[in-house]
Amino acid sequence: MSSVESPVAQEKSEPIKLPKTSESEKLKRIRHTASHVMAMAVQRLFPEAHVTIGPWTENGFYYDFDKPEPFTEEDLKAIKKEMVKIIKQKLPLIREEVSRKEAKRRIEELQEPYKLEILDDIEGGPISIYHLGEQWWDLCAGPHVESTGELNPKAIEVESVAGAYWRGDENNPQLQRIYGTAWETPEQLAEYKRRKEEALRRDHRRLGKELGLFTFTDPVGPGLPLWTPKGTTLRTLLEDFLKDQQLKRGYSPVVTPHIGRVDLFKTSGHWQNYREDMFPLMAENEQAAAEEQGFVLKPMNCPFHIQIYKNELHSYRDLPIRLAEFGTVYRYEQSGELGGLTRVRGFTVDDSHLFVTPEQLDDEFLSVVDLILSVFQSLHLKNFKARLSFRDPESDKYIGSEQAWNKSENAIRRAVQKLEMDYFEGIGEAAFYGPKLDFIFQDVLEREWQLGTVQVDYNLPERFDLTYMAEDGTRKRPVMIHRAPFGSLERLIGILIEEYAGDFPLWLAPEQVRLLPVSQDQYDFVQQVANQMQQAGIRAKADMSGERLGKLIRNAEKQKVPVMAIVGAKEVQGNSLSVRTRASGELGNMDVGEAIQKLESAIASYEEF
RNA sequence: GCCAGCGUAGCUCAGCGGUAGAGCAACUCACUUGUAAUGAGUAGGUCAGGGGUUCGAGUCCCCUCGCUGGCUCCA
Repeated sequence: MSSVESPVAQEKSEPIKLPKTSESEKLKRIRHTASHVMAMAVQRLFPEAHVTIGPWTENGFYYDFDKPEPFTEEDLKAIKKEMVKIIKQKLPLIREEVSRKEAKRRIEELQEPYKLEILDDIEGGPISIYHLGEQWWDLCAGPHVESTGELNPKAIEVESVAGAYWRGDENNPQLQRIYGTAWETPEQLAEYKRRKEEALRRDHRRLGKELGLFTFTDPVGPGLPLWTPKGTTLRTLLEDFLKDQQLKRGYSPVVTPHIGRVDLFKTSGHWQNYREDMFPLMAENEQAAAEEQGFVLKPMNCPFHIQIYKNELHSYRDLPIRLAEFGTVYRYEQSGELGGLTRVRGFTVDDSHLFVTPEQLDDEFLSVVDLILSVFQSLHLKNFKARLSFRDPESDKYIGSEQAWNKSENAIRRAVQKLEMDYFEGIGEAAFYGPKLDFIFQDVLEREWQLGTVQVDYNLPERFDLTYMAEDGTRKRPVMIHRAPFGSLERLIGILIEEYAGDFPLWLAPEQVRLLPVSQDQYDFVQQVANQMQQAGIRAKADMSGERLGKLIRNAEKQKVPVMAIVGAKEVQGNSLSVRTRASGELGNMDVGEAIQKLESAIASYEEF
């Protein structure tokens, strides 16, 4: 075993704190300056490269360039070298304020079209520019460090290149973005790199493979996960868990097909507003294709649940009606967006649609949020943010009236204020039919993913002409709440794998107990105990691979089985087990009956053994 | 979809113009084992797919598919 893996070596060093840029004025200056030093280096090496923008990020910085030839790995190394030169020259950063006219004149002199655009966007004056020595300057609000010499070349890294559209608009030219990172000390940089590697170790794609939970194959297609027996066990457990919660809260289960007529989605507005995210139309013949008739794979479950609602007349006494389904949907995500389980083309939503009277809306909304939060708590998910996803008033991609949208958005606001939740607003993040309250999680690469969601919808009830009989004998319009605590099983499992680093809590572990015989003499006994445990509903397996005990333990540990029960001659003699857990090692001997009882109660109460 | 990188045995990877390799896993045999790897042997690959350059192509070029990072877009 190498010393790197030795836990002793790791414990020795004090954990180094890594501040986020937003929390450190000093890092803001360092990273902002580093990005400008990089831009200067790039223009020294590649005079044809145009500069654009170069902000800091939470862990580093980037700068976007317009350059005809792509940057290569060698280019990045050369850029880093050039940056070191600039740092060693200890160039002063001098702020200069000039008039808009003067700024324009100077930018035109340099022939930097993007800078000119930026200048046009800056409101008011005067315009600040920063000089790095006498050779190079950039339009910039600052702040910066005083001299490039304040940067530590050993605490800076030029990391990667990527394409990025000018101003984030895919209709604009694509620029080349160089990502880098910069820290106060080389130790911080080393720690940052160590953490990145550590994070990769819990990547759900890697662990999913190692633990045999799911797979993707070429013949099946991209973004279409195949669930193995172990992964399916995990899925089923999560489904059962939520079904149980929903049963207790008055939900009614439904099942709907994976495809439906395209007309259904024309009525809902999906075909008009969501078509590019849908798999193509299945037309039965050429005429049908010409008339745009046929079937589509469903990208959402709502229109189906609406049909079930419409199947009978409803009295106000029936409401709220809560139709729930683990509904598998298919969305034609752009190829470049697919990745692991967090973004796939076929996935199962723990979907429910609540049909409520306007008076019931607030209470129902709150009880949905309560369900979601309690689910997260049970799964020990703490690292999430709540986002109010509202429409972008500038955009025309939404259906329904201004009034309906305002009502929905206000309902969501009232709810989060009543719950005193921390939240932020995401403008332009709404669904096309209504605003949402979303719960956002991060993966190991710190990318953000939406899991749970609640949406208030006045639009689809209108489109499908949904009604109920009110107390006064008139037909009234219900309000719909779309909600999914998990979001999707696929994404949830992806995030869970990473949160737990593969160490699922006992109740969720696909394999809960592995029985390890010291020699073949104990095979009958371990098999019998395994059967006994299975009878008690415990997912137990006897390992009769014939390897030595050390190897059996190692294999069980690698598979992250929470409980190991070792059986030698002594144990057979005394009808006992030598229990060892993944978490705390050897627990000593225990009677078989006692062990089963303890396991059962730990599993039932979502606790560890 | 766009930009860039990468596809070699089930997994992790070496080989980078001259007869396809290693470790782990699998299988067989021996050992009958007490808390993170027993030993020996066997089998396993149209080097993602297709086309081209070459006397000769995992190796160089082109196309397609897939994966990864980023952009855009979303559970």
